[in-house]
Amino acid sequence: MSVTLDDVAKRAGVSAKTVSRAVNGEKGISETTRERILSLVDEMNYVPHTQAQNLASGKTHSIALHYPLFSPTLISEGLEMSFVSGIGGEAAQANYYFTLFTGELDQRELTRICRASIADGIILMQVSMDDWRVETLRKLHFPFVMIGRCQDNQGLSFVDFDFENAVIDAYAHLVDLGHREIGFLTYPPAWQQESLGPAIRAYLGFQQAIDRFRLKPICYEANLTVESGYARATEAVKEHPDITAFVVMHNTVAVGAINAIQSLGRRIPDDYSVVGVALGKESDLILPPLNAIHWYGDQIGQRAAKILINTLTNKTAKPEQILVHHKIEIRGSTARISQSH
Amino acid sequence: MSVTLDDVAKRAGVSAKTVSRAVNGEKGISETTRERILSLVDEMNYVPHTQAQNLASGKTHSIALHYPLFSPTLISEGLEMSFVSGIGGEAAQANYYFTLFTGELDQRELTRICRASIADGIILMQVSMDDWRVETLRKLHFPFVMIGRCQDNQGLSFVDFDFENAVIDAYAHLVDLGHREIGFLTYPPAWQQESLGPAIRAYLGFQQAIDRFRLKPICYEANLTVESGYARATEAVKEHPDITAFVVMHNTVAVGAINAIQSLGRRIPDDYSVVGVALGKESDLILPPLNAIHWYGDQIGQRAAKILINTLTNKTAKPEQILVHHKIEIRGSTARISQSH
DNA sequence: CTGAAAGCGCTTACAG
DNA sequence: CTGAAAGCGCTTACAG
Repeated sequence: MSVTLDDVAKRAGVSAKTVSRAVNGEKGISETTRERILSLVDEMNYVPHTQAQNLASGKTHSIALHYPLFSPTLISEGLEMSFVSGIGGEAAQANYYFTLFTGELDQRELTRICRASIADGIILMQVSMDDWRVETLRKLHFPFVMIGRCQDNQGLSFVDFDFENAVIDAYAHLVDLGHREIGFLTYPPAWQQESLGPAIRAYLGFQQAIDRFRLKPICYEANLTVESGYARATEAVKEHPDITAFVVMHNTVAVGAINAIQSLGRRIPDDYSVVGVALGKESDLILPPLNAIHWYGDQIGQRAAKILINTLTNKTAKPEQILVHHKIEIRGSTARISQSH
Repeated sequence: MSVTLDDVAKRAGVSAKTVSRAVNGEKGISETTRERILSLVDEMNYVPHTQAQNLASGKTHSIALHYPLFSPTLISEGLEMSFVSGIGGEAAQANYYFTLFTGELDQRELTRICRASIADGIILMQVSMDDWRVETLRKLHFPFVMIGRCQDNQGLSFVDFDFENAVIDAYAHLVDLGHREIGFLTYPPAWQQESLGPAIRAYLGFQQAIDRFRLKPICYEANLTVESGYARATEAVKEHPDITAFVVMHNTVAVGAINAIQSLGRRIPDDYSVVGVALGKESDLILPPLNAIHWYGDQIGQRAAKILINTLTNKTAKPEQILVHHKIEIRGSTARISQSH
């Protein structure tokens, strides 16, 4: 039903291989033949059958992303499209297809994906410190790149946000302004239990900041909802009446905290300073606009895809490990403590 | 390098076809043979080669989504992951792969996708009233489902939000509360120019509401940024000092409007009532929480995928056209006009 | 219930 | 610069 390579070859009076050469831009064919064939290809509306190409060549020209979205204990919100679109854009530019797996996989299914020639390589998201997927892919010698990283990253490629230092920077900013009693609103307890990288590293950053600046450790784990942020912030203020600032790890939690502060009849930044860390694009919606350290999912996704595709193309490519730069953006949600207290 | 069907067949001492039957759960094979083969499959770690299956059977068992994200005139924000995850989840459940195209395609590329056997069907997003993709797919007899719809939808399947009636309902709610001078903050001018469904239908709803309730038409087109929403709302209040309420079509614009109102030292809902329409999940971040009509991208995506897969599986399936239900959720951002004026 | 043959539409590896 | 052969790993359509 569709036009095939052979159809074109017959019409052109050449062999299939010659048409193949013309279509794929291979060397070893005269310019005149190529042009003649290509115009015929155009005329006949020939499109190579991807599956057949893949089967014959043993490559899929496709990368996969595993972004487990339906794991309620791990992530309830904050699914960021920006990572997906960053990867998709980069894949398209490199002429790779992009297959998305959003379910929670088990080892069997992941193995199946690798063995079934669905993709040449895979990008992992929601990486935990000791992620079983990493071991599985390693054993299968299946190329992959992590967005995030685990405990032992030797020989692995990743792109990650530097949660640890971002948290420290947020604290430094507040300490500079004279704050000493700072509430830390971090990721859900479930994330810590599952050893998800962001939770572990954010907490490490918190501990370092406490040590370095000799602060009282005030830490609350919030689920990623406005309600939970509201509840935890309210608790924090009750249990530590001298708190003057918050460092918050998620946009919905930040909104809950803001809401809580305003419900108490207090103001930002006059009464409380607030700094967000690792906020995505949707944090634009937050009022008042927060001083925050953002991450840019599209850029992270793009780099991850680039590294993966490079690995696939270039056999001698070495592992790349990238911690993206971050810096705090100032928008007026923090104030010098002397102004208000 | 990988274990193949033939490898299993040899070990089992049967034909390839018999293994195929066992693996695919086909009829016409004795239970004992099947079990023997399946345990061998397990032992040998055999995984069928998807590409080969596809080539031989002429099906890809894969659906595609075209969600053009990089078209700056059409959409600058509001890329919703929820649609993607809804489709992805449904696809996975039906054992379909899910390939994502996020670039802007032209006719040539879309044709290529259909002809190249990358997917069995496609879901379109960002549908305009007169979308060239629809014509192209129709001609190719390539199965597709729209999220959104165009002018003439005869014989086509779609899942869409009822923008028109949602806007009317938002107006009705405000009129019920006594508001007569209502500002409409709608999608960017570019959307109107491109005939994007949401822009066209939202405007139709606005016009109907104006007619039905005999209101003064006050309409501003805002780009999908907080800044633009701020600017348009400020303008609206200046040019129509008697405005008491806003109907807003996008979350970032709503945030801009809220910001503008608060900057003027006015309050919601005491001084201004605000209603959002077609807000996605991320509107959780908006403070104060808005009375709004939401759409649920995951459900919409899920239904679209279900319809498409049904079309692929069931040749006699008829086109399905679904307008999702909507209702306004009350959260305190509107008030009776007599209270304040 | 089982199998041998042909073929899906390409590419690889080789020969000329 | 060009081509004939074999094969990628399955399934379809048929025969028994």
